Amino acid sequence: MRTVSHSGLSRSNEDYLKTIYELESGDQQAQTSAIADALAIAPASVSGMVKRLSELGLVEHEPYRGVQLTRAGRRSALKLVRRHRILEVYLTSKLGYDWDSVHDEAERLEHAVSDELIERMAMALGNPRYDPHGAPIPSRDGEIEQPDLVALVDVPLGETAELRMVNDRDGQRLRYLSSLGLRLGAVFDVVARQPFRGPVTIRLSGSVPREQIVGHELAQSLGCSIRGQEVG
Amino acid sequence: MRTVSHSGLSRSNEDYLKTIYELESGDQQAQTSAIADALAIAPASVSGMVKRLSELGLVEHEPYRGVQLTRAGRRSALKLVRRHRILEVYLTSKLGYDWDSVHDEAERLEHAVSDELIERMAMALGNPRYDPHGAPIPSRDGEIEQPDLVALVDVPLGETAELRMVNDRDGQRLRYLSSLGLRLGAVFDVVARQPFRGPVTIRLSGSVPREQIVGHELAQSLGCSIRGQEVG
DNA sequence: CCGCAATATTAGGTTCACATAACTTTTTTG
DNA sequence: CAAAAAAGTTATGTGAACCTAATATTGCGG
Repeated sequence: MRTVSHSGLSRSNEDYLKTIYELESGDQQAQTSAIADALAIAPASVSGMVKRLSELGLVEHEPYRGVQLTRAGRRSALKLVRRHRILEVYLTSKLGYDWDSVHDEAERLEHAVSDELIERMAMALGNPRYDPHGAPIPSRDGEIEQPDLVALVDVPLGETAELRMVNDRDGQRLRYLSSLGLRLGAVFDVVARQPFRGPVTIRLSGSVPREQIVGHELAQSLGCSIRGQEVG
Repeated sequence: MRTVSHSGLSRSNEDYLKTIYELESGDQQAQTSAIADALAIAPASVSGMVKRLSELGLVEHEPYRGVQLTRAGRRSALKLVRRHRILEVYLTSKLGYDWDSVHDEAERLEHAVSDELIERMAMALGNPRYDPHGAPIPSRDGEIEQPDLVALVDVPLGETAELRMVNDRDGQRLRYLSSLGLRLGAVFDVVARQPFRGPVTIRLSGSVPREQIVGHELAQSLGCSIRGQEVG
């Protein structure tokens, strides 16, 4: 008996599906080399695995073109995303993890937990809708909210905005954000924007408003809602 | 990067070590076929793996003789046992699992959780000393209490005893025990014992004392302390 | 104490998931 | 638009961990 989880897929299979899902959320198609980068493996290995996933009916692959999840593939990926995000919420709210350390733990556990455990955790948490980084949690039946957010880098000068979502991959980046006072729900005005991919200056509201400078790249990865505009 | 956990050992390695540890607790040496049975794999596969574990310095193997854990091997095994048992306590006390369903979940999670998570769970539980089946939990530094218990089948006629420990492997057996009212801490008198590996009859104390008949084999797997005698 | 049953090991084979090297296709660009 | 660069694929190989079949060792009963 080979090591397979709940879904009947190997850990590796699951990791590929989740990675492809996440890449599709950005571009239209997931590229071989992007998958390879994300999983830190050689592109040739991806070609091989993609062929297997394709034979399992989980992805569609037009050689030299790109990979797309099928309906079944997306379902599996979303199950894994649900596991990951529920775990993140559980570990932070019940076991004292910080938002910058929780990702790695969840990444390993997501392959080992049963559906039952995830649902028990979700229950104990009151069925949360967002993870500690603001990402929406897919429902049991594979629905996921498409957050309608604007990257900080695209918030117009002078607008007031709220930080709603950050990428959970990089713990150091998250620790840095905390040190700037940029937590989820932080409200701020955009007071300056340098051209040529320069930094954005914001003024955080609070009892003592303070200004912070955020580099372009970082500002690209911060999902914000603009005050006054309602968000779906 | 191959799939390895915290310890630097593969999941398979860990499973072997834990199995050998558990077999050694009974006999002196763990036999190849006993390991194979416990892990539901072919004896030939065990021979191969044992050689690898031996090269890693985790077991000592005299061909055709048997396997014994080295100090390092025992340390790894006890770490895994600690993980397993802390998980069992956590899942039962914090997430509503029953003692008959918790083993399988813990069995998968024990390979995925980090040391940190286990210690956080232990902390949240107040550093429990026993798992939900009464088995002692090894300490962080690999000490484990040797419970000084008597199998129900060996409790003398007329004695009053308390159920202190049951094997956690078989969920059905545990459900059956529950249905008899035999939970941990249950106190009873031995009122009859049939010879030739026959059943034991006990009278459970409680507001309404009731008699139960327990088969020989089952009675062998129940660890009891006899009332009046103190237990180490 | 010999031979057979039980137990264990070795030999050789499979699958999974990776790797490297060599080759092909696509895209970019001077 | 041709050549170089980038991206992707195929071929081939590795190691882990399993398998079956064949062989070796041990230990027990007659």
